[in-house]
Amino acid sequence: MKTRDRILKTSLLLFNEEGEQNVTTVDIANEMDISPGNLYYHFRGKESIIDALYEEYETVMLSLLYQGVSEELSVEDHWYFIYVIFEEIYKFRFFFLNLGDILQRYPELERRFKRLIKNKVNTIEALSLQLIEKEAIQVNAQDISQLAENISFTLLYWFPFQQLLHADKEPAEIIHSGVYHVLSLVIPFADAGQTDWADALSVIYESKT
Amino acid sequence: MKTRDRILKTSLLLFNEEGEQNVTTVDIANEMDISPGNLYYHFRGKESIIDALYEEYETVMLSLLYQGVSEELSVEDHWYFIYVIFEEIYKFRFFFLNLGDILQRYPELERRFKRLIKNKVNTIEALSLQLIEKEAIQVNAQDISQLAENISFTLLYWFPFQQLLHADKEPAEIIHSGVYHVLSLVIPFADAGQTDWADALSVIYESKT
DNA sequence: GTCTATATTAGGATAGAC
DNA sequence: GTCTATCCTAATATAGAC
Repeated sequence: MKTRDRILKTSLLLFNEEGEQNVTTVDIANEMDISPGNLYYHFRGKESIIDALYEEYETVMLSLLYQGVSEELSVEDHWYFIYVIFEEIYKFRFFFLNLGDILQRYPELERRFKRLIKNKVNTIEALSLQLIEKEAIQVNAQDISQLAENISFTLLYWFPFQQLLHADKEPAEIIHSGVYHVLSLVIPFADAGQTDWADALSVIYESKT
Repeated sequence: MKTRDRILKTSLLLFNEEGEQNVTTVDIANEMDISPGNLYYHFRGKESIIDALYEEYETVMLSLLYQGVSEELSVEDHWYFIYVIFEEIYKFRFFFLNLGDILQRYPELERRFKRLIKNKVNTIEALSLQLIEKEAIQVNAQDISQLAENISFTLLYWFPFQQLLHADKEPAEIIHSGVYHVLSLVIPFADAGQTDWADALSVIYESKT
């Protein structure tokens, strides 16, 4: 494994574990048993490392979002989609655990992060339209953008919230409860005629909690 | 106005405006046209200022929460209560805009902040029970704690989220949409027999948006 | 590519005069 | 109570040898 990649891997590990602002370039170098000078040979500095990590995150997330709208998804697939999104966010959770701080310190990253969120909102709107076509839910045009925003809200802050209130919970359990929470946002719009799937899923998810 | 109070007032202003981590003790002193030395005569340091501000916030919030459970509230009063909570959070929004960062840097504050959130969750549970007694909503014991947690989730992260996505919005509009969002969390539990109040409020709130 | 040694800076904090 | 001057520390970043 190339040193450059080891730096990225170690940085991600430490950022997620200790919080980005508690990890210095020297910490990263120490953890890898290389000198700080060596680290600066590979990256211009900490910001440059964070940029590269964000690049990774954005690439994977964009491809996930693209898959979401391009393929024809079943109702169950929609929930699986939310599940996968949560998992990806978890891998790069340091961004989300200190979002306000990080975006304020790296304005270029803020621009890209906001754009990606808007992309998420749009994708979720498109997926909701799919559910409407399948007559699984009933939402007017006005509510649909609000629903998409609320789901994005949950995706953004679910991990920070759970870390704050339930620091002991297992990651899998947190992700699970996150999906369930998203589900609870959609259920009120479940078509009166066929709430079966919503009920069924609700039972499944509650049982695991 | 005493210098000590001016320091607190100026700090709160700058923290809310620029973000706590972007404001140094020297910035605060400059803004007030006093020397940094003078500031350190009144406070042991920045942490000490933040402690005092949190003390203010906690005192007001605890008294609000206490009022909520001690008085007999009408259904409309419940929404007004959420409104007032949001307004208080807005006054001290710097805590919430950088929550992860601030709590990590000041562990003593983290302890107290978590305790206050749990207090909030409990109060909201108690208020929900009031609504059940009034037969305005129907919730089983299992769901009620989850509902309370979801409302707390919204209270915590609504301002950061709105700042991220809609930096241009007026404070009043953000608070308003926050109350509406909380409303949308409760409506699914509205008693089938009497959804009038929910519908009515929903119309009122949507109209203002 | 990697090291050691060192420079730079910013923020937090204190001492002592007035 | 308030000021000026100064110190301390941690984190970032660079220079130059190997």
